[in-house]
Amino acid sequence: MELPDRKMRILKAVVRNYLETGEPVGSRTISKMTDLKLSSATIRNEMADLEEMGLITQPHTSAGRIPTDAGYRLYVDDMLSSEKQELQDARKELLDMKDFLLKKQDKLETMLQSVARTLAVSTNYASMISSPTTRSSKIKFIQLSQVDRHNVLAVIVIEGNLIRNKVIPVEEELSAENMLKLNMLLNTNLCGLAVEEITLGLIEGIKRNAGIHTAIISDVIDAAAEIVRGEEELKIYTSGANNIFRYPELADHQRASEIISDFEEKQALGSIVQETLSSEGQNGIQVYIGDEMPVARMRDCSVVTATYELGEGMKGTIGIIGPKRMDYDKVVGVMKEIMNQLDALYRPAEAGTKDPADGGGTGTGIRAESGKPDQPFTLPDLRIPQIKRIEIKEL
Amino acid sequence: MELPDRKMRILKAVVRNYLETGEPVGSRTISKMTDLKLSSATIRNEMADLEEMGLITQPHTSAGRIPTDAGYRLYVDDMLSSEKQELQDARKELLDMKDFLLKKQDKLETMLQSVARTLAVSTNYASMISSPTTRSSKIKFIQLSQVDRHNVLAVIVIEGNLIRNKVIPVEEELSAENMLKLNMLLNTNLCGLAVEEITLGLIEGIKRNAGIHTAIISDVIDAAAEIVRGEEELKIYTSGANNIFRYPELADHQRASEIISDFEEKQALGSIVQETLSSEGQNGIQVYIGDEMPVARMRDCSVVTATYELGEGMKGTIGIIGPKRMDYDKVVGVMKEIMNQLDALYRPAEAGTKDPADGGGTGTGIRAESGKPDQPFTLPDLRIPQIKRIEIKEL
DNA sequence: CATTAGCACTCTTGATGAAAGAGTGCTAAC
DNA sequence: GTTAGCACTCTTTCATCAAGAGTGCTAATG
Repeated sequence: MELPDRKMRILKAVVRNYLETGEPVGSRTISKMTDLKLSSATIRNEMADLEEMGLITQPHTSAGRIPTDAGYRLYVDDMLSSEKQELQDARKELLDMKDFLLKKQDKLETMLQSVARTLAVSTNYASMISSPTTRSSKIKFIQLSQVDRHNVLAVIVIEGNLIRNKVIPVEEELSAENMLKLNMLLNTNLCGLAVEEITLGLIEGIKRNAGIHTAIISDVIDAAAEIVRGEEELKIYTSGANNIFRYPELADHQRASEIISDFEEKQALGSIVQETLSSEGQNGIQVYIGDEMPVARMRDCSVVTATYELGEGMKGTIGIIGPKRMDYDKVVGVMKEIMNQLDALYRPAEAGTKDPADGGGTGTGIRAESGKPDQPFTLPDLRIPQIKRIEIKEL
Repeated sequence: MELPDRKMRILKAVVRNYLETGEPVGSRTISKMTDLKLSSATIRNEMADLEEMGLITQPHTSAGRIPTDAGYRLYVDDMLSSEKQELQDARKELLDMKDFLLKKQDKLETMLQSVARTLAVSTNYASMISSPTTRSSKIKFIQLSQVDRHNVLAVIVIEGNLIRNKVIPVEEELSAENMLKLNMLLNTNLCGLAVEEITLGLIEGIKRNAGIHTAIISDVIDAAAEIVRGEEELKIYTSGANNIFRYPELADHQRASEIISDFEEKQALGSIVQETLSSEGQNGIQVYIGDEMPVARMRDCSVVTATYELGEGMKGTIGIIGPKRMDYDKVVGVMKEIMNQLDALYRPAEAGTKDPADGGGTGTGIRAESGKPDQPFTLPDLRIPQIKRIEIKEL
């Protein structure tokens, strides 16, 4: 949609003023705040045109105008296409949070929660962040071990030192010999593969390759494969849901209750995440306004989302949810800054520093080992061949 | 506080009526609803007495009366001390949820979330549940393994098949020999001990016992010990926060925002959990009314908490948060029923059933292996001595 | 002496209406 | 094309008023 310059400037003025005040904005206000020297009457004529075009509307006769979804959309598109000066300001504003954010969290979970909080605090909107996908991450290491007679522990380490584990119940104890074979079998066949490459067919192949073919071994292999494939669980962390009370248009019982509920259940947010991941936006940032929202119950809101990447294809989504009259400029600025920081945080900046790159809890570390490339599983590196050297009697 | 029977009945009538309606209740209403045949004038006199005692109060002259915190307290104490008929009803009401709840979740995390939701749905209040403590649980199994040159993976299995893990960064690769020694060292020294028994002194002792004493090994042992000791992280799951909008006295912006915020941050809830765990209440159930709340910002609420136990000393807390005019009878009933079900769920009812007693995510299964007692670590059972039998060349 | 009927009094709630204010659309003038 | 002026509309605010609910007190009653 192309708009004459003057109309565009008036539209922007209406939007910007409404973003600030939340009140319908009248012609007199616009006449005073813009630098084009026009009287309120002229503005009124232009506004009548804009209303006819469906860009602004008035809640009732003789109230000021407020932007429609289409009006917001035009405003946002214009903003996104011209990298603005204001963005710089927003970034500076966030700089203070840097220390807060930059503290390396030893758990991915904690880190994500911290990012969510930072977003919420620095924007005064509700925020969310999804855990990164691991579908395209490669498997580094698999280990099965007998915990007790009836349980086998399977641990799988993925690129980025994410850990997945599971206790697999078994009918009878596996012999140590079979256990070793299983370990080697799984490591040689699966290490170096991406999670998404583990198919049912592949698993069947491995089962056939297993020299001894008991039902138990089959079970264990299935379970192990399931950890890798099936565990692709989307976790979503949220913060600042209470910020919706700052915006009267969202704060009535009905709406507030629905939004809070969506935030608690997190399921609705999941569909926003999916939507975002599946479609790349401008500058990596996407804006859903009102009816464009994937979630019906949030039609009174806008969402700004972005896809972050922790290297090695671990992608996730961050999002800001607020009223339609959201400060889009600021939010987009903050968003970009956060993404920069996430990037810097992950990149092995100072190689050789020793920091706990662990993961308890969800079992997840956020730093890969610094710099040096993982080498996929090769026999000589694993401990099994070297076992020869051990004399058990010593113990 | 001892109260003449008639006054007590009037107090109860006031409380009960106010719980239902949320409106101040007048003398005429009481006169009609109680079975003691008294005119409103008499009730008025009695109510004036009750007010003087500080059990009820009136919002303004010429409004009805509402209970004070002390009034609620008397009511609740009376209810808790006499096991009531109504409780039975509440339990029956919950029976429908049974199917929903009884589905064995393969993850502790999912199960806890499900319990929280059940509580919230069946009571129409906000609910929370804390993850069980593992302080007194015993360690079953420890395993260190070299993931790649610069990372050692430590996995620890605790009673109930809870799994803790961490990737420990190391300066240089450990020899397979040292790795084996470390494994045996840790297993022989720590298996069978309760988490809370792992002291700093014990760790120092183990370090001294390690034949080879390099800095790396010391680091690894420290890290392993830290997983066990330090990871005692209280996780809290919540549900139904939006239920507060059902109760006008909590639903104004100020209060709602605070409560929602507390529910999201979960920190405040943590102090309620601590408070509950440290003091056993009547029937295992505790009620905090208004000012009795450990959390200042929730002074307008009441909380009913209970301590659940998943066997083997894994204790946690469930809680219902609602307005002071909460349906205490129902809540206490539901609470007891949930506790029964949790108990039944954990108890190995049908031994021999094969169900996934796993844990991904937080790495946590909720069923111990069925029936048969764990045997703490013994050398012959572990795979290490048996390795002799393997011919590596075969591979 | 406990209970009750009656009554004046207080306070909230809801409805009504008037006045003020903000903003528009339209017309006519520049 | 722009602007001043004006009538009109609609919301918001405030005061007033009547109705209703509930109380406390007093006096009457069994």
